[in-house]
Amino acid sequence: MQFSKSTDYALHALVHLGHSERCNNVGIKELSSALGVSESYLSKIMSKLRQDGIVRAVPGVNGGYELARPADQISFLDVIQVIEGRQQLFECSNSSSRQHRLLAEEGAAGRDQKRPGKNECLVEKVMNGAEQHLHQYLQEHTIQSVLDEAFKRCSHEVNKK
Amino acid sequence: MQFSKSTDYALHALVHLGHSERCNNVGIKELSSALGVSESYLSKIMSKLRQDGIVRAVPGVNGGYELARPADQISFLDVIQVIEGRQQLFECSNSSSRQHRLLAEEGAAGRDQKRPGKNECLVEKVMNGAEQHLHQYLQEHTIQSVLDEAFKRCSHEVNKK
DNA sequence: TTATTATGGATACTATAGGTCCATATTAAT
DNA sequence: ATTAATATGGACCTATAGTATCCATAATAA
Repeated sequence: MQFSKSTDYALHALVHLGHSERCNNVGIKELSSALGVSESYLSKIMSKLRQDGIVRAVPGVNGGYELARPADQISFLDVIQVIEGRQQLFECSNSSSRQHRLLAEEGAAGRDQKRPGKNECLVEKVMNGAEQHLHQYLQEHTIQSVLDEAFKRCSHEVNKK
Repeated sequence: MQFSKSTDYALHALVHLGHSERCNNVGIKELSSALGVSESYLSKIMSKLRQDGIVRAVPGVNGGYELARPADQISFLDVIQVIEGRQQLFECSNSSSRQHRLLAEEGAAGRDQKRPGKNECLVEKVMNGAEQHLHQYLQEHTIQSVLDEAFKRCSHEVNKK
């Protein structure tokens, strides 16, 4: 299991856009040369990001891309979910198997607090818990937080001299 | 990005083995019928688990599988790493791109505390942090913890009656 | 009007997941 | 020792997703 290269490209592209904020739009040429990816492939990815409202795009001369909202409102989770999709990280394949049903039977504890019909297998339960933790972390980290960190490094560098 | 079905099968199989602990070995027939997976495919998975020392296997009449160590010493992380591999969840694809090098330059702060040559891109850094969180969670949850939870549910059920 | 740029469709290649089948080796029971 | 049961590993197949390219089209600014 791995994140796709597209996610890598998307994240790096957004950091680049965030960095060039006050300038005009950034064209696919500049982006692709900065990231070292082909224009054709990267444009597919940018298109996805646009469809999901992460970036804006204008065609024509001097066109290009820009962030659709402030960089501190674009979380890693947002980006990942656009590129990788919003499916669960883990799903039990055969919910009708003996083993699954055994682990999914709602005990008394569950029946009191949770809505009926949930019927979550105990293996799923652990995995979904893991996913929630992951999501929380990824939501707390934004494009802006990368920019901040980069700036911090840079200014330390200057102080040394 | 999703966990593979094999991971699902492996986890459910191990829970089954943990549950049948005091009995003898559990054959692939019983396992596959309990999980609703073909014997041929499941045996591949069990073979992997054996190679990594998660289960023991004995061939021959009345042979089968059993846990190689106590269920509380088999974490979800152990199982997942056997099945999914131990590669990083995220890797920057072109470490030579302008964008990557910009985010990888080690500032003064980094140079003091960390070993040189690490040169971790700031995007990678966030993603690796996410992975570590995920791993920690998955390491804290074991096959035994699923068995415990199942037992809890069951005993509550009994009390009700 | 023209040059530039993004968009979307079609296509192709590759790797991996998911799955089957069979020959072989190992073991317990007879 | 023989036999039946069981796990193992190799070969093979298929479907799908990821990666990538190319081209025709639409939209925009100069």
